[in-house]
Amino acid sequence: MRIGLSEKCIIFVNDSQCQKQKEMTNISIAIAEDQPLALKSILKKLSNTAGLDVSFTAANGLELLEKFEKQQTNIVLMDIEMPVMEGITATRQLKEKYPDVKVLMLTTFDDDDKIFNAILSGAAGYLLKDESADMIKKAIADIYEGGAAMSPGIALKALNYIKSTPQPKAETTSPEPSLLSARETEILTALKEGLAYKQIADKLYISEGTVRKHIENIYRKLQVNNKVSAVNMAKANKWL
Amino acid sequence: MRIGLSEKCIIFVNDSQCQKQKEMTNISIAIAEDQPLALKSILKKLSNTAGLDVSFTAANGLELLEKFEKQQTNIVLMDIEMPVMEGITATRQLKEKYPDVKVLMLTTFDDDDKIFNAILSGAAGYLLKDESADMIKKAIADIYEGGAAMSPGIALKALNYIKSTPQPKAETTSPEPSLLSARETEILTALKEGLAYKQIADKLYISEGTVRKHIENIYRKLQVNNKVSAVNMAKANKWL
DNA sequence: ATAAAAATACGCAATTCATCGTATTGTACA
DNA sequence: TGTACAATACGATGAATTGCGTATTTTTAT
Repeated sequence: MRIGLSEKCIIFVNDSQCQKQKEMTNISIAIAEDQPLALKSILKKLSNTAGLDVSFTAANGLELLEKFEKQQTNIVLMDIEMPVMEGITATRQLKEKYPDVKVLMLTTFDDDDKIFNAILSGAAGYLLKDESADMIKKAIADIYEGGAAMSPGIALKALNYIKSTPQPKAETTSPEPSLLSARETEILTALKEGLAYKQIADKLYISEGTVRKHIENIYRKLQVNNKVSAVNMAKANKWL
Repeated sequence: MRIGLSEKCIIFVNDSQCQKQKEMTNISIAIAEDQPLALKSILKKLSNTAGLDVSFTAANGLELLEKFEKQQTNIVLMDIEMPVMEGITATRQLKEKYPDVKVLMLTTFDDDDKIFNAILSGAAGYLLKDESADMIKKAIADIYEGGAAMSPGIALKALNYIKSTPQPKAETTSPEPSLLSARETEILTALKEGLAYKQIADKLYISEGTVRKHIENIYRKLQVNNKVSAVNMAKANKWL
């Protein structure tokens, strides 16, 4: 695959196609990665790429902070799992002192907690290490230009997080009459109590089948597929 | 599930490199776009691409919904700004009826409200129309495989949104040291998210059987017998 | 060093849940 | 006066959950 955004081509093309942009300075990169093999793999992916300069590497977060003092770079590729000082702490401290540096987290894990801590620490991107060389280069280009980059699976988690977050809609003029019908809200209220279908049926004097159908409709409307998620969604939207 | 890189190549390569995967079914695509020129541009970007089939196009959201009834597709590329029915409403209705369809918003605007409304409506991606053909194709492949895709600028907004969201970081050490062990609390936290046993097992790198046993122990300690009640009990006791 | 607790793991049986149908009745709205 | 929607109800089926038993390894505390 070839990534072909013309204005970015100096980053990806190492030959003749972009002569007129020769004067652009390279993007400088620092890498923090404790595992020699993984480091080698990253370096290989970035090698032979015009427009990118790997300034130095470090084997842990502390070492990176020290070296960065002496030689600052545009971008830092940061592993999360490192001895002495792991990547999230290092990122937080780095961004505190150098707010403009862009940090791209590069890790083998897509654990939710790590992702969100990385985001909170100020990382501009979060990629899985097994991304292709082109994807990593594009991510570097994107965050250098002020954007952000995420692996598809990470992006999905981010979207789901936003969806599940109670919206701080200050100007929410619409009371949003809760897609749900009155009966469905009753059912959901019962679900919230931890009741089973049969118990809800007895409580509302309807059949279990009807309870089931109502819950199907609730799931469809709320885009969920289990009780706990339905209750969460309803609570997030203040429908309960 | 993880789809190997090799299987993706048919999406990006339009010639000879992937003969052995000819039998893979194509990804079917529907496009909703009212401006003829923009539609033409998108079609051009997707043309000559093995693995992708544009099943039909529609000039507004309503038309898309109607056509989709007759011919369902894997992916829908959706413009936001359309007459009769705009893309976000159409997406919400489409996802309500067909929860599995993946919608990729493709628009010229990166207005915050539109982005977040698009996310809330269930879109799996949000790209600016001026993205390269390769980027669009990659986004289609990514969301087809269950991930999400965002233009770098959109991704940045998403990250900033998450950062600006009040984190439920309660480091107030519980005065009541919770009958539950640390591991059990982890399990319960996962339960709270609405995850199934299998998902929790994957997340914590343990077997489903172990998850089951932990949950049994939690139920016993909290004197409950289902997920919703367990979550309620834990919340009531401020253990989560 | 040893006992207790926690974490790991599996099997089996019964129950519950989730998803797909289909169908009838009443009500509201245009 | 239809048409849409809400509410009711049931069947089938496969997936997921729950309850109970057993058992090994690891960690923690005495």
